[in-house]
Amino acid sequence: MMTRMCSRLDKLFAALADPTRREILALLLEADQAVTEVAKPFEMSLAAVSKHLSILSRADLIIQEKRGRIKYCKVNPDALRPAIIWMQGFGQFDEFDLDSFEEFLESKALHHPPAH
Amino acid sequence: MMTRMCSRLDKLFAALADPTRREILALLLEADQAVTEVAKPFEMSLAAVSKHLSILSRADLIIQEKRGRIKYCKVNPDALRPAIIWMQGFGQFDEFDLDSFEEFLESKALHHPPAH
DNA sequence: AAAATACTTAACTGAATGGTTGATCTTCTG
DNA sequence: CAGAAGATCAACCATTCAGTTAAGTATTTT
Repeated sequence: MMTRMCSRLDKLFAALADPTRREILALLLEADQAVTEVAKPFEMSLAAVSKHLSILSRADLIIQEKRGRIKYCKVNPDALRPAIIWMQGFGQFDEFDLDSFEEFLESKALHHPPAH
Repeated sequence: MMTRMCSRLDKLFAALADPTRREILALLLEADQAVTEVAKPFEMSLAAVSKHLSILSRADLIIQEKRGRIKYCKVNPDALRPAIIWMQGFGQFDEFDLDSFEEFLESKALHHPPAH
């Protein structure tokens, strides 16, 4: 009955826990892709991949943008931040260079501008 | 029938995806603790917490050592390394200071020596 | 308008998860 | 030795999850 609460970190780590989804992320890091395109290299159905994508999307790991009938997917470079912050707490090490991380984020933000 | 294959990263991220388990890790970062002790602050049964602990253990996030009838649990400081490495790949940023991380690992290794 | 393309939704299946209670095993203590 | 304490195991239950196929919704093309 009682529908389960699910925090941001829950969704983030859960999304990362599936090998297919990590592979999808790796693909999307190479280049933005449409759903069908993402699905190509996988042996499962398009519907299955579409579900994985919406899980990644709800975890904020990717951003999907629909243009016409095509839905483009791209990595959200900000996505890992909450995980990294949590992991810093884990280690009590604050050696993660946030400045360089910021730089990376900016470079990512300008990368692969959505194709028109 | 076909039991699911499950990689190291799968287990690691899956273990981190549960809020109870993250809380347990936070507790264990403060100090090593016996199973019953870990279970105290939680509203669930001891058996449930025991299961969480064995999931953390199989994910290599904690190390359990039995002395007599008491099983002590402590954080495995090395645990997050595979995740960090994967995340570096994600970001293509290599700003994570591995040297400092090593230092941390060493300091952790000497911390909270198991009580005799 | 009809057909093809891109994708999602719905309904279903089998397996995994997170929790329960009660029994069991081992070890310590009176 | 008897019993209490520490922890796990076994069986069970409800929910979630990853996948399937089939149908449905937009949008584009011809």
